[in-house]
Amino acid sequence: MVRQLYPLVSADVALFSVADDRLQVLLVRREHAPEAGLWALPGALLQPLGDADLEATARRALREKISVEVPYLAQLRTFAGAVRDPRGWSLSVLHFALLPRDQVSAVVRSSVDGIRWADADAPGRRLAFDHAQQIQWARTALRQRVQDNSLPLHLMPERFTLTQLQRVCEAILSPSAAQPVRLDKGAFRRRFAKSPDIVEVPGAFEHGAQRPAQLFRVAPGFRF
Amino acid sequence: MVRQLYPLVSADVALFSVADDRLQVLLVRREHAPEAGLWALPGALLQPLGDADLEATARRALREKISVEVPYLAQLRTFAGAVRDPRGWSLSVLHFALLPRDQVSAVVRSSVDGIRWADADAPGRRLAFDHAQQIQWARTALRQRVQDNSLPLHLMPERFTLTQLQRVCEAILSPSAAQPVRLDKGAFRRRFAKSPDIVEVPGAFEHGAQRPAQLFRVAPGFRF
DNA sequence: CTTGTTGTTGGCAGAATGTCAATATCTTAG
DNA sequence: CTAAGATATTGACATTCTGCCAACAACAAG
Repeated sequence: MVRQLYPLVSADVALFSVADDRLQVLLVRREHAPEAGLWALPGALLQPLGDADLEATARRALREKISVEVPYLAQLRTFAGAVRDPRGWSLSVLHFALLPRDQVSAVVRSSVDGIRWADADAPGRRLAFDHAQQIQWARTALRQRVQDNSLPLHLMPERFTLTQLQRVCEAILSPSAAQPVRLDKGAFRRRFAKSPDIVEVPGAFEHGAQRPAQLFRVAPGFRF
Repeated sequence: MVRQLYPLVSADVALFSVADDRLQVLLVRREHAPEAGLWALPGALLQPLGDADLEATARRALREKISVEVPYLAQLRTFAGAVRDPRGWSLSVLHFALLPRDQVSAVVRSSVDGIRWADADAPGRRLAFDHAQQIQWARTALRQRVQDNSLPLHLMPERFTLTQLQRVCEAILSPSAAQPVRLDKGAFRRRFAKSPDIVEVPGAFEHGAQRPAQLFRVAPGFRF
């Protein structure tokens, strides 16, 4: 068992987005053994000859599996051990990525088959490897980092209203779709009013069956 | 170059402690090539046949290099790439560990040679590989997590005064020894007064050239 | 024109925090 | 024995942050 001399190294990506006020994570169906047929996070084996670093591996995974380039990608944690992959000692560096709402449909459209968005808090039956645990970990990290106020901005389309932003934050903070967290309008607006990360688009409003809502966008120079 | 087919996998540990109100990190001198003679973080190559997971590898590194068992050890971030090690593609999982003050001397005593405590903000000349960057990363993470209030407790001896705890927090928050951060006594005590993580030891006082100070210890059931 | 719906703004109480000072109690110098 | 020095401990404000609630504004639909 020569492979045991070197661990299997891969990069997995938990790609999140928000649709219908629900936090969702992208899953792909495994085509090859092991765990063929099961749903899993998109990932790729490290190719030392081609990948400059692990972020390159993660981005390659997204390109190969779902043909998408994400604006936000960060390393989260490394899962490793002797028993998490039937092939032997394996090491997987979990990344998490955020996709703006308006780019979700593009991904879904390109999905012939074997790609689906799953509820981030109830991804489904049994997932491949320890990916259910990885999703849970990414989910928790995401919830903690909402406090930064800047992270949810990566999930917004180019223009958005404050209420839409609030819905996204609520979706992230909610422990499950059945127990939605409701934030206070006043407090929420107060926080973002002082934030230099967003600016209002003068004269642009979202219209509906109510008073028009001011549109905002991320401030120029915001770190994407 | 067969090694390029599999990356070199290792676990490094940034072991922190506080002595004389200075945050310090432990370095070991490399004995073998590459980078022989340079100071580096203690680390060990992954042994898939012996290590159950990466934390085991990290703990083994501490055992082998400095014969110490730490109460607090957490994974921090993975550094990987083609150029950080002259041997080729390498991957190193950085952990950070905290050692209580009263156990520092034990480590130092056992140090025949090739082990030293360095100022965490100025570890010295040139360190091996990208370890200077790793220390900087661990340093930043440490500073951010002081807010948790529980993390600095891992650096305290079994009994300590509130002032000693405050000094440790200040040492962690200070950007450098030349620019010490000073916290307010009142506010600091107020925060920890409400904390369930520490309890006072009845009748135990630290004596000095002043009014005796109440001694505290971590609360029973505190997650170590 | 009325109603319904959501955006927008403001007030207020309580909690948390920053700042500063006053007092307490020991050791040590003389 | 007394005074000086040093640090511990406590308390009093002002300021800010936060949760909670309500009032008002501006549109669409009927």
